[in-house]
Amino acid sequence: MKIATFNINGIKARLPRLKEWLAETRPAVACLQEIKSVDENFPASELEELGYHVLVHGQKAFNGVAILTDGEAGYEPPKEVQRGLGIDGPKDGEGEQARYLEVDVAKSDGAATRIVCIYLPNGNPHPGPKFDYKLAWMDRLRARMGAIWAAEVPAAVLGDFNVIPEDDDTFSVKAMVSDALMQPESRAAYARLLADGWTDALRTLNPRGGVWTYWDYQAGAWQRDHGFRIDHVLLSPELADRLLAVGVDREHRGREKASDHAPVWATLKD
DNA sequence: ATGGTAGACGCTCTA
Repeated sequence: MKIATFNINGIKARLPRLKEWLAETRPAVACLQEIKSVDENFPASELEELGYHVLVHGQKAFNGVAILTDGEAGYEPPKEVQRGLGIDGPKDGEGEQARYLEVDVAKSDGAATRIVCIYLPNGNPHPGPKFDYKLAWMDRLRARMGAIWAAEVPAAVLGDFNVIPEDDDTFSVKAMVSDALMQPESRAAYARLLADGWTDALRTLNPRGGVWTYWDYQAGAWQRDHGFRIDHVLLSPELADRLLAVGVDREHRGREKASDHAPVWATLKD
């Protein structure tokens, strides 16, 4: 089973690239972030034409996540377990942002895999209320992941974590040192998830670092390969034991009208 | 000295 995460930075602007990627790489499960669309405007039928089932958790203009499952390969529609972590955004009265969607995925005759799609708050500027919100969100995430762990279901948490875990996960420590993505508190919160027992799939198979998943649109970052690793796939012990391969679909970042993120995938033994 | 680009939205915010 191939599972993948892709921050598409706007479904409206990215639909052609997304369809292309799905057709070319055919993940069984695709977690999307930054759809920047309300549920009603998400072009589900366009993806259903490709054989995918679609579950959307969106909001107006910003954020928003979605999970796709490959119906053509025999997977059932994502079965919703939970949407949202029950935490309000950083501005008074705005309510919760659409950043968390948890489902069960299975074939009709098979066991379920718990899939969690996250778009973790960016947290810039640091310090400030947005950074506080990021850390609070990470606390909530850890608590929820603890509950999933306790349920002993095979589980994967995939998405844009907005955390650069180690110094060799960025082209330049100096350029990023004051950024919320690599503050010690952000890293410590991410490290706690790993200390809890979750496996960072990409890091495990590329322990020397130097693998990027994001390149800024600005300052020629892609052309200079000025990237960093912020999109992660975390696996429960059972899925970590079944891990066969991981990768970044880097080439898709270089296409016309590309997202600023590249897709990240992991294949698991069936 | 605080750039540079992109997306959604609506005259600005987020990343």
